[in-house]
Amino acid sequence: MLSNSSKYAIKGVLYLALNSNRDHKVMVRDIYTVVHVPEAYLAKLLQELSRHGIISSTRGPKGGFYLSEEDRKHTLLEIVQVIDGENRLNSCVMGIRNCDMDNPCVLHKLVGGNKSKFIRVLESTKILDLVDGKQGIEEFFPL
Amino acid sequence: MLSNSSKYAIKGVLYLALNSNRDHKVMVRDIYTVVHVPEAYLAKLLQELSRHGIISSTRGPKGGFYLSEEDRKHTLLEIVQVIDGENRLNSCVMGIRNCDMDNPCVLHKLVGGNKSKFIRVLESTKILDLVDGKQGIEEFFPL
DNA sequence: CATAAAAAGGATAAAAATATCTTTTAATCT
DNA sequence: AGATTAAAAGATATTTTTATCCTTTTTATG
Ligand code: FES
Ligand code: FES
Repeated sequence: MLSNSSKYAIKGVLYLALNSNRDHKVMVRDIYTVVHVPEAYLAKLLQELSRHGIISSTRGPKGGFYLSEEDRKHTLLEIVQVIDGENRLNSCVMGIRNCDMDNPCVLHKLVGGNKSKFIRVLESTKILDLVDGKQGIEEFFPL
Repeated sequence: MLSNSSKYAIKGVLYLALNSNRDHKVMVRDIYTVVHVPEAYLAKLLQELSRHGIISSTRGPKGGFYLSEEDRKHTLLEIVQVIDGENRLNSCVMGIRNCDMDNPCVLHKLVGGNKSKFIRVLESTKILDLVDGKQGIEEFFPL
């Protein structure tokens, strides 16, 4: 449903939401030790998000990744769609041909409901909602 | 969440539920053309299910795969667990360490609910429930 | 008993996902 | 300007998942 890559990306963004802003950028090096995602791999994912304007980055000294106020308004779904592509979530749970959200199959009745809800959560949850009221990354979990 | 293999397996079993019984066994050859799963691959999956006692099979002429009355009482979850292993479904949605159903993380509140429900559906849906009232495989979908 | 049908099993191949390494580009700071 | 820093980009490697092929074993039937 969600690829590992998407999960990694969300973790990374979560870290950024809690530990960065325009005046305080962070390097991948700082992130990966906390969220336990392979450094180079996380870098790739964040670059991808940056390229799609979901997060921000600048190069060079004092550079790094960060979230602008605007960035924080992006939803989890946007992150997932950049990383996994549009199709992965939308396609039929059972991998049935000609069967999608608009044209649900019989099995859809069984399992599709949960999935639609799941997507709706991703769609309606902004990054800033995630960290609302949280002080630091520790409040989340051992990532 | 569900691997392709699991989906394939479910499709195959669904076919068996609708088209087989102790006195009418079917060959992989008959199944794969309908459910659109590669023949040899489907064979492997059904063999695996057979080995685990989820479905039945006999070799030789007039042999094939089939579902006994007992077989039909198995749940979708059992199929998935044979194919994907116990861990895939149970592990944390976000892939977070030390985080599972018993020890849910903060993100769990967000997305975990849907997943638990999904698992519960798989757990409570027996094969016979799936085909209850259905006449033939056509009623399901273009698999 | 011979034969053919069918699953079972083992080995291999291809593709996709995950991960790492290397080079290039841009920003900052002497 | 030159040195340094850090992301961006590109190339390569590894692992896992998916898929195929080929041989062996089992079993019903003529
Ligand atoms: S559209 Fe097929 S299961 Fe939902
Ligand atoms: S246990 Fe971590 S998200 Fe559910």
